[in-house]
Amino acid sequence: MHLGLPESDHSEIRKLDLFQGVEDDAFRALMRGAYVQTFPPQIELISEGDRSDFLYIMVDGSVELFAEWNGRETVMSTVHPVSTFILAATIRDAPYLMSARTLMKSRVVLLPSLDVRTVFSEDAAFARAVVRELAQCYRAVIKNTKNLKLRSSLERLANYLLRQQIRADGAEEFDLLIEKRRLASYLGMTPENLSRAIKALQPYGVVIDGVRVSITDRNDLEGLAKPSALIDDPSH
Amino acid sequence: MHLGLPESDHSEIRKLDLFQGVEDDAFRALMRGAYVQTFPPQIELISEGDRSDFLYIMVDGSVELFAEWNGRETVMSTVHPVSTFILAATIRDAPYLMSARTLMKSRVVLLPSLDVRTVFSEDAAFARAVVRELAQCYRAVIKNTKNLKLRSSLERLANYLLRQQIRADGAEEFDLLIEKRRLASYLGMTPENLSRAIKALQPYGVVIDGVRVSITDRNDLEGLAKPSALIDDPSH
DNA sequence: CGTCCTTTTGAACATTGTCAAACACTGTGG
DNA sequence: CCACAGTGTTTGACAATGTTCAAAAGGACG
Repeated sequence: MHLGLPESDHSEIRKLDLFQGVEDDAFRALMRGAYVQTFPPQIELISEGDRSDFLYIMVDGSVELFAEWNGRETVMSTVHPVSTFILAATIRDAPYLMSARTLMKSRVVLLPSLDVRTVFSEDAAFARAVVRELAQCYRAVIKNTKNLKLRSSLERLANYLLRQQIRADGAEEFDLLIEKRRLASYLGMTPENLSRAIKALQPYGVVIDGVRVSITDRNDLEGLAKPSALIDDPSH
Repeated sequence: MHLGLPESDHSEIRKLDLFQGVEDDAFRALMRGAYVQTFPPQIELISEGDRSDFLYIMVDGSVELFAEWNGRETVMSTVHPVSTFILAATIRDAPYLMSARTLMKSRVVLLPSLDVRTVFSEDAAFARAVVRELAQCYRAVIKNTKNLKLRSSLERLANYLLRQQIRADGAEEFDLLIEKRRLASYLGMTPENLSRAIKALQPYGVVIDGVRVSITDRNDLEGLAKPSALIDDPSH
């Protein structure tokens, strides 16, 4: 018999923007139908085209969202804890547009889409939270499109590194959180091209050794990257 | 004194997905604060970075959404009647990520963002309609990203033409609804490249003379374009 | 008819991708 | 501990794709 999600998992999930202001009853109703599962690396959790049976919440590990066409594949984004993914498909009861695979051992909460849609139509606070979340996601994708269409691959890499540095609290040295070939795909280039782009950033004070990134002069790199709040600022 | 929107404009707007299921009172409240304006061509209605004071509804004409960075500019999408634009910025009370300019003489309804947010937080049906709309927009942008990252410019053009043909009810001949240089920018290429891509489609039975498109053998073109529901189907 | 803008064409150039091979890293099993 | 396989990364030579620049051709409009 299915007993829902262990209480121990509630607290971090409850903190998600998506559940702010939601009635305790509604939240508990969602959690009752939820599953937790731990997956090994390289497991394809969902495939594009599938019906959206669950809303996913990353609790631990990391997951890559990717898309395929005509034998080609591209990384759309990487999901880190704690956050949800494929909310839009769940809400619209539409097929997934992206596939998802675990990159490492990962713990994931699965909320049956039916439950999500029920709570969505009964709890106004949840509906509003979903709106804010979706608006955020929408804006993130728009920024990504601007990044792709307005910048060269070298500029995209430069800005990516600057964003990662902020994520690392501005440290001069930090680690890449993603394999280089996946980063290349995310940035819309080949691994070979990324490898050369990394070298091309050396004159701007960037050294990358394995996963270790060092940015000696942020100003110099910013001169090339020209970061913009309307593309690179995740909160804006 | 401001008297709100003429009743004559209500009916088409009322039909928008965004207002389905919304209480009549709430809808009228929105319309009371609304303005209608007619703009000549080439007017920049909003600029990226501006605060989102209004939600816009295209009633007549057409508007181009575009973005700029570092002196470059790219067309993000073209808005045709009757539909809303920049909903996400309005809801999040965040700066616009895109600019908008009229392409022809256009009639536009402006809903003060404050009113939209008020009705959004008071009318649950509106909140849910906003969710569906945003989820739709989100999925459209994801499809666009897949299109950009997974396809060459020739493939993007081929699929664009197939989509336009469907929009024209499958007619063998139809007109482009957008200037070629804007189409080029929308497809992420230069006008010169588009011009050559059009020629490159001749062996696949495509002839474009001015705005007139003729597709003699759809199957042949589909062989190259390989359209996919998960990229090209607007409803999916 | 002349002006302005878009579109097309050609040639040179830049960027990015492909292919093949070498290299580096990781973990396994002898 | 080492040899080895498997995978990811880098490098070099080359090809394909896309851009830039300049100029000509075509259209729209006063």
